[in-house]
Amino acid sequence: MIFSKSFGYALRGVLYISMTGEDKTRVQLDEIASELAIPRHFLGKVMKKLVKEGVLSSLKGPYGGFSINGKTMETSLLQLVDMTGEPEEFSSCVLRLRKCNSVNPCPMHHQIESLREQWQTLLTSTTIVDLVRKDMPDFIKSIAII
Amino acid sequence: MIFSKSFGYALRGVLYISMTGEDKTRVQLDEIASELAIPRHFLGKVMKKLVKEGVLSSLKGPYGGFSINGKTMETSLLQLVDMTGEPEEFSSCVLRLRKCNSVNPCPMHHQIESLREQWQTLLTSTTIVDLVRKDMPDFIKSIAII
DNA sequence: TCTAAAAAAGACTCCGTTGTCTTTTAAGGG
DNA sequence: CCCTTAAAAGACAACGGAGTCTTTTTTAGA
Repeated sequence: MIFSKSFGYALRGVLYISMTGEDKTRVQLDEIASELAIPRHFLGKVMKKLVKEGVLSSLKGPYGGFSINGKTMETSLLQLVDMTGEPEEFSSCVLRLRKCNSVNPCPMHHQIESLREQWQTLLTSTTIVDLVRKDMPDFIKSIAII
Repeated sequence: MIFSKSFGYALRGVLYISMTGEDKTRVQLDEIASELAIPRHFLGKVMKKLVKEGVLSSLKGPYGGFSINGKTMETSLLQLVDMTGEPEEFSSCVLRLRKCNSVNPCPMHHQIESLREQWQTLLTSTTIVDLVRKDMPDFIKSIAII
């Protein structure tokens, strides 16, 4: 697997809040966890991280919950990857060959670099707002369980 | 990281044997592990697996060790991935969106599919012999420590 | 100010990968 | 046949991501 489970939870959680919480005031952890079939307490940890990083807002107490803020929609998938996982060492050779670099490349180096750059570009240029397009009314189903 | 450590050890081990064991009879675990700075016992487990899968041969006892065989050079990187890791679930959406597929795609689905196919093609079409090309005399350095 | 609600925080368990260690098996040479 | 060598095999420990549980903190409303 390329992405961690935490990343998947974070992405689906943010999308759920973005798509359902627009007119409602806030979306609560219980609702998100049960709708998306994600372990409640673990999702709590992931969401807490996103709030700390500033890409979501939250409020404690009655009528509390999670809500989007000014940064949410502009958050890129790469940012989400960074927030939910270990600091990727995107510098070393993915084949794990020690001294492989552009000066002393392994035979696959350039092909792999090309793929990696395409991948990186895609993750950097795609933000939450790109995934919440209103021209895809069925997309909400994709993030839910069924 | 995309590949496991075990995969990196397996690849570097096979390459080391392929490049140094050509005229020598066999290459021993001790030599491989120390030259490549890989934990000896763990490398032993990885190599044993490769022998079991038939992509390497081995002989016990004095003057024993590991050697390439008829299948070694034609082994693809994808095979090595399969032999050293968990059976990748390459069917589901890498973004971990549940109901994302070609019929009900997420907004990134087609771009991601394209990248995944390129990646899969590269791993399938690249075999050990492609990495042991004699036109890259410095490549042996890439798999070693320094 | 008191109570209930909901996120925040932290300790703990579980599991798979990684890594270590010891014992067993097989092969070669005297 | 015995001894040495080196892989095979299996038990065990360390570590990190994933998941659970309990306690604390903050907020709204009566």
